[in-house]
Amino acid sequence: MEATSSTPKRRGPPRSLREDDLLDAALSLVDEGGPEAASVRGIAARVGVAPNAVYTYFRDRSAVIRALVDRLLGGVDHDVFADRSQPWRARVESLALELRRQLATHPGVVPLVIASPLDGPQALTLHERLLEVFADAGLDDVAAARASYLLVTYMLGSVALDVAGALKPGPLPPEPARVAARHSAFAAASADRFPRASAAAATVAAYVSTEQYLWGLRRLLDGVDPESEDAPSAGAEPNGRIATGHGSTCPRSS
Amino acid sequence: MEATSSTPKRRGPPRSLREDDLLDAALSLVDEGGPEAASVRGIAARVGVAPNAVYTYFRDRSAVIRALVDRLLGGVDHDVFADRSQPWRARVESLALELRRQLATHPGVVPLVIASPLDGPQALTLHERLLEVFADAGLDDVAAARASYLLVTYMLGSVALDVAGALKPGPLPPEPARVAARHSAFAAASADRFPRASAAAATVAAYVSTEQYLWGLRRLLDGVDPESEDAPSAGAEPNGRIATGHGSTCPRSS
DNA sequence: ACCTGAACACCGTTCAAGT
DNA sequence: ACCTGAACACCGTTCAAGT
Repeated sequence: MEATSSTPKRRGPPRSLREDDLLDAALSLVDEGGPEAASVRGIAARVGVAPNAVYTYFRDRSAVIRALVDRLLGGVDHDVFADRSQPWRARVESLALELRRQLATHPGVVPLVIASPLDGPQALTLHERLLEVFADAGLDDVAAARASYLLVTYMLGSVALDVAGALKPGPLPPEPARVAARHSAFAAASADRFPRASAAAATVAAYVSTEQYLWGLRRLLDGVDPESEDAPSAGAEPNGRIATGHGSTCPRSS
Repeated sequence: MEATSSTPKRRGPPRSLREDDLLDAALSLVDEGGPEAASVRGIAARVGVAPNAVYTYFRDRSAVIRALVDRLLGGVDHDVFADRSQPWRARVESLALELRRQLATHPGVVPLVIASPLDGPQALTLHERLLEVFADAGLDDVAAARASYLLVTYMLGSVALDVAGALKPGPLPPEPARVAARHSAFAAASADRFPRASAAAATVAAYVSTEQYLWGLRRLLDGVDPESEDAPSAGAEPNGRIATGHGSTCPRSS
């Protein structure tokens, strides 16, 4: 939770008041009307200036979108994620849940995030910390880079698919409702032509999707974890050491 | 490879000639100018009709996009993917590579795919077969549904992130060029503020991204594989047959 | 069924001008 | 530096009308 949603928690270069006003307007427009709604003219109107006044602060519309996306990424809570005294898996899960929570609060932004270069300061800060976590987990540079890329792919892909389809309206209905909607959409599509898909829709509907999200995350971390097995782990002091790449890799099944 | 790119390989209900003309026009516009370029007016102009003639075939622009996306999904080659005599991992990898190839051929469509409900006949056909593969691998219904969702998330998330950012132009540069571009974009961003991220950009640049894609896929399948260990498998006949597929599961690292 | 002209309420962006 | 009016070339969509 943040104090005010318009001031997420920044550490980067100071952004002009006016600039933040424009981004606030853009975000509220996206929240109300989806990704397309953040038009230059709409933003200007909401702030009370002429459309072309926006170009004093941003080169073009895409620059507005990029700034909006990066500012939103600044809203994820690093408390657990950045705490190097915590076990690395807990840190990763914390990031995953925090990022998902933040994006689910603004579903209209998700398509913008996934189409963005993710090279803003906030995105780089997240990436940096994620690499740190995997280094602390004992992965070498290459393994950490790959694991990090894999994780980002998973987190953003999940949220994007979650949000896809029923994206039109405003806030985003509660999770059970979303699951039910998704279920009926798939189940409706001829159970005899697609028997497995229909059945899968039914079974998936039985699981709230946050649980599915964590399940996938854990399967993925199992594949990346250098410790692998159930082994009580023992050592695993952060940063410094082991790194030998992940010895025995075999995972446990579902 | 398909004979003509405009007739991917359909089995669904017959689509009118005119309808396919419109989708051909939409696809070529997207290929040339990105996702936004498939405008109703642009499509109509390319086909040589008045803008509102499009509404004879599609309810609105989003229906055009959905049809375009689903038709494109029909272009993935099922030869290995659907061959139940093949080991299941090979079938999954075949799908993953085929889907990626198909989407990389039309990068502008990727954002449209990821924002789509994926409930068209071609999407459901893919989903259906994917569930079949996991059933053949010995997963029960719930596990197969989850694994399938996880896989779709990974495939689409990967391609989306791959394409994100440098999306503006036409075809999509060759892979080494893309990797290099991505590298310099990240490395440029202050190596002292983001040391790990910069270093990771350098290391990731050393790997072509198809390899990274397969690496992630295998880590993920490791997490899902019911066989897990080295155990030679034995029983576990699913649906039809053996299904024990591929036997030893332990991956090679990096 | 299929297409059209005309109109409506929108877009992003640029340019010359003002303070 | 910051904002404006006016204009340009676009959008999606609807309506009434034609064949």
